[in-house]
Amino acid sequence: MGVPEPTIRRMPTYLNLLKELLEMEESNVSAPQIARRLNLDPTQVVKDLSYAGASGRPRIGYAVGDLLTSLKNFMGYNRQREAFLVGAGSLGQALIQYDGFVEHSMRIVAAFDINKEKIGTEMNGVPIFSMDKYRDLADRLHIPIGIITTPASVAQEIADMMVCWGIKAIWNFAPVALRLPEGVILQDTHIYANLAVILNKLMDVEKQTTEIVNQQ
Amino acid sequence: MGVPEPTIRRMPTYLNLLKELLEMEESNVSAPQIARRLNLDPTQVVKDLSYAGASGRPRIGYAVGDLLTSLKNFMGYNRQREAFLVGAGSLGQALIQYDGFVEHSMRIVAAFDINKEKIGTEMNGVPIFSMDKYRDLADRLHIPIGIITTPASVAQEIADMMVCWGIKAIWNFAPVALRLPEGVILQDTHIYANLAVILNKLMDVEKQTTEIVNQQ
DNA sequence: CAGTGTGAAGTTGTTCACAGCA
DNA sequence: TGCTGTGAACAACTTCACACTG
Repeated sequence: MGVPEPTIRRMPTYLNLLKELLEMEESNVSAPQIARRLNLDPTQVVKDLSYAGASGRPRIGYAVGDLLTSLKNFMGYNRQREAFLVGAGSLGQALIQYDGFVEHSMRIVAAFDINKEKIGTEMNGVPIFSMDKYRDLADRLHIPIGIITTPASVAQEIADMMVCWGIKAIWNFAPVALRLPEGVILQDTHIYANLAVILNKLMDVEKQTTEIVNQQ
Repeated sequence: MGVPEPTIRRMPTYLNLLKELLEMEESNVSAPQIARRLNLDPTQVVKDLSYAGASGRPRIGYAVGDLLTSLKNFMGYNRQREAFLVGAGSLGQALIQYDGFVEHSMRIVAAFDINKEKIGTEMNGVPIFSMDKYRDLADRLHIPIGIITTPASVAQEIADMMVCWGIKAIWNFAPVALRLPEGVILQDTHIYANLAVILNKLMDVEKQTTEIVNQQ
């Protein structure tokens, strides 16, 4: 018990690959094959799959179909979760357009914004409401996931509201550290963190090349 | 030497907080204060700041202005990097609109797409070109960063092109594992990975609550 | 053999403990 | 006493080594 978070993070990439293999009507796949395709360590793959309760046959590998259902099952993809999104700016709209969420077991059922021009419209089948409607819908629908794509300045306020109306998990894209009561799940997706890693690696290689130049 | 990647990932949040403190004209800040604001461990903060070459005074903390310049310096924020973006769909547009990148030392100078309606237009000051223009501009501008926000099906092809025309680092948002020659920096931002963590945690709490119910 | 499966070793990052300081 | 700064203990994750299987 106690699956490592990195294992969980790799699951969607396994699922994507397996769907592809299923379409190509491959019947079996081995961990080393998966590893090569995804740039992972082969035993890492074996461990991940066994966490998910999959089992394969030596010399042959895993049956693609069985493996796919094992992983879907493990990830709870048989039951779809619903989400509210607050902040229908450019990032919010991008997420609303993302059809892949449905395949990955989440559906955005409503969006909220303060922009009067957007309120009352629909995007990709998702209605956009004014913030006042939030309470109303929250009371009725018991949506478990709240997605925050507002400016940083109002993110905490929105998070407090979400908590107040019973959200179980918050997926936060605003670049702030939200303060939440214990028990509420928080997942931050801070785009700048990824950018920072790139910039840092770029600096590293530049430093190395200048060192080589200096040595000569 | 050898700064942990998680430290690098936390840097932008420190920078954001410090900018805020500077605006509020706070002169000093201590690691425990920062830790409380950002939900981090205090000694973690001390270690991170010392990696960045900052130094503070016992009982008082760090001078906000000095700390900010130390971190900016450490992250190479004195020199801005330029980027190409390929795939001006909804996510691509969202990134083009993100003004925060400039503050975090990256500027998108051009976007590319195959949609004829978008080609020739501008978004947020960023011109959108047809793919044929890529080589032309790449040859002239020596842009170090390539951002991929295309559908998964064409991401590898675009990545190959980018490598061919001399990109140093690729920031990939498409849900595929790109295959790149050694030496090219790759940073994946896979949104589904974050979603997977949320769904998994949601399942956990649900399992726990049903267990409690069953015990009664 | 070329795979699965698993315990042990190694690596990386976090948290603790405490010395030094004002 | 409340902070910085750092070495040591700890925890988490990955990689290695190897027994096992068809």
